[in-house]
Amino acid sequence: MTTPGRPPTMEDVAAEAGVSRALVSLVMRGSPKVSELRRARVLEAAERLRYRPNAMARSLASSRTMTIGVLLNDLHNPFFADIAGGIEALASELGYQLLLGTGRRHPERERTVVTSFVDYRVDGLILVSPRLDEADLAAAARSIPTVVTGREIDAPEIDTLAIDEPLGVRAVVSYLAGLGHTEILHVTGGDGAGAATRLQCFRATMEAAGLGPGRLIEGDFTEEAGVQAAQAILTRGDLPTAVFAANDLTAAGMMDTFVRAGLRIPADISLVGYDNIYIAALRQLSLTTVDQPRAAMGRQALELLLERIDGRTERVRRLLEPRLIVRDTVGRARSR
Amino acid sequence: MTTPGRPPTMEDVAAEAGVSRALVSLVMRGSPKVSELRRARVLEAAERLRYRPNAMARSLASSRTMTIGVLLNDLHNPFFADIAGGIEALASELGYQLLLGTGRRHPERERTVVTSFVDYRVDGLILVSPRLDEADLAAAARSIPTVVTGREIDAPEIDTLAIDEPLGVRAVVSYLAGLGHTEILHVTGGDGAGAATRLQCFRATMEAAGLGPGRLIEGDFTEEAGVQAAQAILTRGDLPTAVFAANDLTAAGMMDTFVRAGLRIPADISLVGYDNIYIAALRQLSLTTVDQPRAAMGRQALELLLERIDGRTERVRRLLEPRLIVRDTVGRARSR
DNA sequence: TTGAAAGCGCTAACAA
DNA sequence: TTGTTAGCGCTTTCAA
Repeated sequence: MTTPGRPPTMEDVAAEAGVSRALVSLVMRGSPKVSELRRARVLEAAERLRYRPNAMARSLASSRTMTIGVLLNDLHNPFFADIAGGIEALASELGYQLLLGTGRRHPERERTVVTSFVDYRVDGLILVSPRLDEADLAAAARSIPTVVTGREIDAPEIDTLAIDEPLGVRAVVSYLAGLGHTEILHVTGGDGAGAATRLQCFRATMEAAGLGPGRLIEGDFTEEAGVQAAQAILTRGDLPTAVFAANDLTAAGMMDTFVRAGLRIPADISLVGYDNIYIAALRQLSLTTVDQPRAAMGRQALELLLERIDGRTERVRRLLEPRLIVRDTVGRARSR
Repeated sequence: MTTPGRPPTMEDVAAEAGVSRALVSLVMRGSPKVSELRRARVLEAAERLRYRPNAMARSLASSRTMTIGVLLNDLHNPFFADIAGGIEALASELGYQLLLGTGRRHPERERTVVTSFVDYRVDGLILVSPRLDEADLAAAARSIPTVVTGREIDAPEIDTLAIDEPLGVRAVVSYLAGLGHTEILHVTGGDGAGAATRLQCFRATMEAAGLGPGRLIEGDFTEEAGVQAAQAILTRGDLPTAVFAANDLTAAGMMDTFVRAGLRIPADISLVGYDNIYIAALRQLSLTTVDQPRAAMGRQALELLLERIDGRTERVRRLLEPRLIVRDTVGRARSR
């Protein structure tokens, strides 16, 4: 008999249908080796009792959770939200659940989040631009299939999915150089691993183009960082001809600040962002930037992960191609 | 003995520490009634084996999952991402996990997501602007504590948290009316429940202000809807003096389209958004809009939910105050 | 303060 | 095709 108040169990359904619990289990999992008669009877009983299988119990018994842990920096940044959206879209198609956590760029906090994912025995881990060190990442990956995006990792048990950073940065610098820019300033993304790569590429490309090391201002991928960087530039009074911001958010903050200060873009200063989040396309910003296929990144990260879950052991490192999106914030270098 | 490959269980720790499994359980849950000697011994053993409790097993045995199911429309919309961010911040503070799903505005899809949350026996449900009908919502709420945001629900087992819609809309309309606007067009949010309320308030306020029913164009809360609405207005050639868009995204799309068509804002047409997402503050848009405290909404939704989980049974319906944020997209009505 | 034992609701051999 | 029987790893009485 079913006790009202307590949700019905498989046992209740079995009793109601007059069959064994195991048979109900088979039916619930859509096994083909159940007679139509019984299947119908079980389904009816389940319907009658409004039975729903308990995913926890199922997971415990089968040691599969159909759940993926996703670690993001923060949800407010549309860049990460878009990646999460891409993951979510495919996950829901395939019946996977998403356990979501944010690291807020603190390695310790990330460790906590990953640990709790591990506690939940998620089937896999997608770590988006994690700040954790390689040792921690490798440790996690040894117990659970793991894909890292936005950063390259050496550990053989970790798949990585990243943008071809040199390609994107080179596109920016050579585009700027082609328009006569020689004094190019880069506002960095700070201490994040992705930022480091971008910075390094910037330096290398500048040198290769014979433009010297380039000027730098430290940032942290936020709009606020852009505001501060722009203020610093204005205060210093020594304007570069072009600015390459670590991302669109930062570029937006800079543009805002420059415009408030009376500068015209691109007449007085050229500006390039990175990411191509949707605000970049707004006419009011019309920001020249580098497109990163974010939803595709999310989707492919999950694809790689599922391959791992299915048993692949060779490491995969996928590189996605960024594209320069030319809009209206870059002009010819002003003459000095 | 611990089998390498399999993660250690409580049993392994008990053996390693020379105590019973139940005692290990007590220690892991921080029970005070364990002698310091044993506690230390257990903790050491756990450390040695790198033991981590299995959350699934714990949930199954205790029938608490420490997990909250969060249903959003979609992650790409920063409005929802911000709410999710607010929820996540508090959840992580309190040791709760977030199971995340998106409904993409399809009731059937929402039902699927909610069902899978129920399958996981999450401790609570936060449904952000759900499209599901009240019967489905009430059904879910009967088995799991539920908070709905962005929409008012009658069911007594559901707490709701919403913006004081009439207040926000009234602020917009009376502000516009005060500047001499009489032909005000509203671009709606379509079939969403939130949109319906906003629309209804718009109509009521317009009538109350003696401005007639107001003109309407149907939208769906997207930027694209704004583009299309603006194009429709331009094609028709009959410009209202002011447009009140259902949200900032839509307003951004409209502004973009108007500007591309050579209109000046607010000289030729005034524009008001809703939400105050961060793009509204950018100088290049500087959109007059209505601020909705999104992160606070997320946070409070979780607070209400936790009260329910702790046993509160009286219904709570909280109303948050929106604020008109005056920027630069509204001017005096142009003379005809 | 500690331990023994009975579940939590399900899956997964294996037998029938 | 169906049922039986062990678990999955933990919590929770209840005794000791």
